[in-house]
Amino acid sequence: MTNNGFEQDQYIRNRVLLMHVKCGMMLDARRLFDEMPEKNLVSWNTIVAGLVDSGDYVEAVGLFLTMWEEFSEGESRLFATMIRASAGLGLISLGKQLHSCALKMGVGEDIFVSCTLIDMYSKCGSIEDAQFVFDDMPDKTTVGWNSIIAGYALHGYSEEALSMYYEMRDSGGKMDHFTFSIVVRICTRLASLEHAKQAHAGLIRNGFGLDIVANTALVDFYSKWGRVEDARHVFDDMPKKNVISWNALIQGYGNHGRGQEAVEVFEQMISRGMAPNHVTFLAVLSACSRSGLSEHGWEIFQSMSGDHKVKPRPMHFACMIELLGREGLLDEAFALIRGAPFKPTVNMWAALLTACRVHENFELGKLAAEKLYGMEPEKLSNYIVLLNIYNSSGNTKEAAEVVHTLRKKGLTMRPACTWIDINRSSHVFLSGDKSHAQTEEIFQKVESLMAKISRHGYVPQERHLLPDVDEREVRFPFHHSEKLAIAFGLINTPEWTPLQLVQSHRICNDCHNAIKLITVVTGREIVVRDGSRFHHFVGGKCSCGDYW
DNA sequence: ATAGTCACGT
Repeated sequence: MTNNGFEQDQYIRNRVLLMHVKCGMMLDARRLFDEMPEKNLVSWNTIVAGLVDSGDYVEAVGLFLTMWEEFSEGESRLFATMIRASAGLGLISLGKQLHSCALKMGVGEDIFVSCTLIDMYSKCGSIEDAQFVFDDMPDKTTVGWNSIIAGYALHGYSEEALSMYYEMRDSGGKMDHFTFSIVVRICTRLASLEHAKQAHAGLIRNGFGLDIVANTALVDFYSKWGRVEDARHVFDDMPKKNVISWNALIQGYGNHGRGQEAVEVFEQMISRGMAPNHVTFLAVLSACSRSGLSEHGWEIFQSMSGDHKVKPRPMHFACMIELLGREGLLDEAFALIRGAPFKPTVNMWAALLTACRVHENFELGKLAAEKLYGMEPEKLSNYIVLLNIYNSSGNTKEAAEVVHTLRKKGLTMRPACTWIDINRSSHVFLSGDKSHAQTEEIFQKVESLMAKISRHGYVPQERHLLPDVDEREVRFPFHHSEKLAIAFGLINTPEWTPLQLVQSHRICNDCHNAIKLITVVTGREIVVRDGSRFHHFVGGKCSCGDYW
């Protein structure tokens, strides 16, 4: 057999291998690979990349090491693949070793290697190393920019990420559908309508208007901004939708207290043959719970494993506990916890705890709080909820003890802040914040608002004294960060503009009451979003139905 | 090579 003929055979064997990998038939692919009489670099690349794509990182690394012992040979693609595997495993040490290997082999500046390195470093927690690789790139490609921007966003540096995007644009970088998806997601976190609208326009202008991922990000953005109708428009215009797109829309309706529509979209999805996943059920069940559609909720919950082959997870149980809890069916909710086919999780106890707090069942609430506290003793949030329950029930002594342990463990409560985006720039307010340039005007506005809503029955709420809280704040909840942000927003926007706030903390009862009335006296729509839920205030009502 | 839904609190 001539050398040429052998190479041809090898070429064909590699193609067959690739075909199996592309079809996701990894077991067959592996068998073919193992039975190959000869393996060249392409064969190794193909099988290893297949393993990484299917999430089998450990196996991929094992195979790579076998190969490395034999040949000590590698080229850029293979390194890129292995760096991707380290990212998947979250192993920065492995990633660093591969990085230095790649440098030794002279492929350290390869564009594929650089981009996967940026991604790997940021996913493994080192944005500094990612930035370092990015800085060293001789030509900053679209993928390179995308990766570093996504990296900053991943680490919570949303503003920095956004300004890097503008840097990319200004330096003539060519933006693609990945860029716009990332930017829209950043805007979602920043609640920045103007930037998002620009990105939306850019997406269409640059010919990526049909991209399913970018459009799904837009659906999510508009619904999280309180513009569910706009979200619906984007969704309806999408030529193709997948399960994530449907989920985003259902979630959108649910978040704004429009459970009926959420259920309708869910049913539409089923009737169109789209298979729901566990996130779909999370969205539709919490929508039912928030809108008081308990019958629907139960039916859907019951249908999960049978009709839809989706096994209920702890979060689905937590949703159902919330659903029961809203109606004050605390014993039934507790029974659901005890009857769950797995060990009750933090979320489930937390849902029960919220129900107990709202319905003032402190006995069961204390049980739930202490369970939480016992399960994750290092987690700040559990101290906060325990603090809340003691505080609401007037147990100031126990509350003080919680604060004490919290201090002993070195866990600190960060001050609450609210964030509002006006005319493309964002403004942050702390409680009682007097650092803003318009402070005087803002405080005047708060005063006049409070006076106005008092005529509609608003009474400032006395709160139990917390060991850590400034006494002025307790007596005067007028200067909570959300009230300041709203006053600022009212001053600086035209009358018909809805306001969108993002908040670091759970909204307090007093602010919740006040904001409801503010929508009455001003005729504005106000959307407040905290880490996990929405309050869509309109006409004196809130989408949460006063339960949160 | 890089992107989108969830993850119950300050």
